[in-house]
Amino acid sequence: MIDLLDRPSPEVARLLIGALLTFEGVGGVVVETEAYDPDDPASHAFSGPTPRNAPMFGPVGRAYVYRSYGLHWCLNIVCGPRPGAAVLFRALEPTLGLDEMISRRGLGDPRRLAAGPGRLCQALGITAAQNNQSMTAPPFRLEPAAAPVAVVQGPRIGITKAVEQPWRFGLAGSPFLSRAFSG
DNA sequence: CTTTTGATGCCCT
DNA sequence: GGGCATCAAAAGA
Repeated sequence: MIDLLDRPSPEVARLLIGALLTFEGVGGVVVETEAYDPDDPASHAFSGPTPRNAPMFGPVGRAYVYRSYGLHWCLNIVCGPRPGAAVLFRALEPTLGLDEMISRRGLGDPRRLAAGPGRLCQALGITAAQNNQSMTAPPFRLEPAAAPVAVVQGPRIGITKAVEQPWRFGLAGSPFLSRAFSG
């Protein structure tokens, strides 16, 4: 697993599509990710280490959890091979712990349970308490896709810099994406 | 259906 | 003080 993560973030982001991600037994199949790179103006790591982004400069496989817009949590996994790279988990296809996710999110539509980074964290119960924790050991579970999957690619969402980098990846045709891919 | 708006915390310059 | 790697609800068409 670690060797799979110890690569440039766009490569890791692509490889994580179709993987299984759970926290305390709740989660599902990764259907949407985004890559962030140290040389990437859209990345929190672009201006070097700070108290907030410190996990991004630590060991590969740790979680980087940050608060978004004052309300939501967003979950990244730190990857390599250079410090300051990470992949943002943007959407899951819910498969394990459905009841838990439904009660946390307050709705039943499985397509909206974990479609979006903030929703995903709410469904799994991810908060700042998980920041800098290892995602390759319990209570996390992260297993690569058993078989190759069809991956689509496009521009990242919600950013204003480096918009042209096509570093958003998705499971082709998945109904559980936060937004459809154009191409 | 699409677009707009308000909620809201905190990091960083 | 500016600016967000967002989301749900409201308003428009």
